[in-house]
Amino acid sequence: MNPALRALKPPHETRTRILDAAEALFMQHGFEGTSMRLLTAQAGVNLAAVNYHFGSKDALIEAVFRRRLDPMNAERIAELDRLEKSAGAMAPAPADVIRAFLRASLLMIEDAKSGGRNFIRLLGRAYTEPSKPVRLLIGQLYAPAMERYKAAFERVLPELPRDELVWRLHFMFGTLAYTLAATDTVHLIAGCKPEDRYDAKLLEERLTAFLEAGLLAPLRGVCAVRKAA
Amino acid sequence: MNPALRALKPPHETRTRILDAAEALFMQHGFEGTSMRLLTAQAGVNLAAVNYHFGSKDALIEAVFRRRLDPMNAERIAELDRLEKSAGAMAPAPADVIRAFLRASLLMIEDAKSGGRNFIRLLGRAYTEPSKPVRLLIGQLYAPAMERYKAAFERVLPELPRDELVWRLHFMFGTLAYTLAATDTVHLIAGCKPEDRYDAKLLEERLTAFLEAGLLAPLRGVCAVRKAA
DNA sequence: GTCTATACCACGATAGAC
DNA sequence: GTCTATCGTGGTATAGAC
Repeated sequence: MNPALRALKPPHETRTRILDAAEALFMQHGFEGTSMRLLTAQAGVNLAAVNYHFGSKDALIEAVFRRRLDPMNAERIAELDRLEKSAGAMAPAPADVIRAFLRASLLMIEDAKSGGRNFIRLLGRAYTEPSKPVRLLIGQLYAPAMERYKAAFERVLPELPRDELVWRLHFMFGTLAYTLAATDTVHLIAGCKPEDRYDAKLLEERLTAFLEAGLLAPLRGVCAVRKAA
Repeated sequence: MNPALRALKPPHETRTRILDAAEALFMQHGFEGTSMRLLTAQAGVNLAAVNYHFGSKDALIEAVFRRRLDPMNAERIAELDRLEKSAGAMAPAPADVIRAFLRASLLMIEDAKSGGRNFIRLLGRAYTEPSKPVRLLIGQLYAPAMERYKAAFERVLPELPRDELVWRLHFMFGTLAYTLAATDTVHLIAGCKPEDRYDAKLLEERLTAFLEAGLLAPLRGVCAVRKAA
C-alpha cells in the first residue's frame, strides 16, 4: 500500500479489513474454498499480512468467530441477567427466556450492511463443519452462555427431566441455527415468501411460538415410560 | 488394476467403490477438502476412474446424493400413502404424519455399518453448503416429497395459515437436519449422553414430541394479530 | 511495529502416451 | 482403464523497506 493511503489508515485497519473480507468469503466459498490470495486481494492488503497479523489461516478463522461471537454471547448472558433480575424471586416465563436467547442472533440478522447477517449464516454452518477444530472452537465459545441458559431453563422447567431438557435445548439450537443459516433453502424446499426471511420481529414471534411449545411438550412414548419408571 | 483382480470384480463395482469412498470422505473433509487423489486411493481405483465413470467431481457429488436420497424420499412418500390409506376418510393424527416423515432418516442413522449414518450427517450439512449447485440439487431432490408432505400437513392442520405452516415445516426440517448432522456438537454444547445419540427409537419419541408441539403451537404476537386482521 | 515482494515446497488437477 | 509428466495453485516463511 502506498504511503499516501497509509497515512489515512487508522491503526489496525489492516486487521479489520482482513477480518471483513474473510467473513464474506468464508461464507461464499467455505474455509477450504477460500484462498489466502483471493482473500488478501479482496481486502486490499498484502498476501503476507494474514500471516503477520494472525499467524495462520486457522488462527484467522478463529479470530473471525471470536470477534463477533464473544460479544454476542456476553450480550446473551446480560439479557438473561436482566430478565431474572426483573422477575425477582419468581421464575421468568419460558417464552421470555427463549426470547432472551434469540435476541442477539435476531439483532444480527437485521444488520445486513455491516456483515452481521452474513456472519450469522456462517455461524449456523459452523456447527456442521467438516473441520473438527472449527466445531470444537464453536463449542468452546458457546459454552459459558449455554451453561447459563441451561441452568435458567432448569429453573423454569423443573418438571422436565435433565436429559430430556438437554435434547430439547439441542433441538432449539438446531432450529435456530438452521433457520438462520439455510436461508435460501426455505424457499427452495418449502416455498416461503422471500421478503419475510429477514424480518426479525416476525421471526422472533414465529420461532418463540414454535420453540416454547416444543420445550413445554408433554413427554410421550418411551420417554414418558422412562420417567414413570 | 491387474487382470486377476479384475476378474473377481462384479460389473460396476468400481462405481460403487468410488461412491462409498466419496460418501465417507466428503463427510470427513467436505467437498472442497476431498481430493480426487485421496478419494481414488481410498476406493482402491485409479485416479482417472472418477472422470471416466462420472465425468467430473460435481457429477460425482450429485451421484452420491441421488443414490440414497431418491429411494429415501420414495420411501417417505410411500409411508405417507400407507398412513393416509389406513386412516380412510379421516385425517391422520399430526404425530403420525411427523413419524412418517422422520422414519426414513431414523432408519438410516441406525445403519452405521454400511454408511447410512454417515450419509445422513452429510445430508444434514448439505442444506448449508457454500456451493450453490449443491444446495439447488438438494432442493430439487427433496421437492416431490416436500410437496406431498406439505399437502398432508395442510389437511391435518387446516386452522394454520399457509405461510405459517411453511415456516413451521422449515423449523421442523431444520431441527431434524441439525439434530442428525451436528451429532458431536450436542455433547460439546449441551453435554448429552453419547450413547443416546443414535438410538433411533428414543430419537423418534423425542423429536416427535417436540415437533408435534411446535407444529400445533398457538399463534402469538404479530402472527396472531395478522391472522385476526 | 507494520507492510511488501518474493521464494519455497507440497499438492491437486489435467492431458496425453501407453 | 492406467501411468506419468507438467503446470497451476495452495499455505507459509523470510528478508528487507518504511
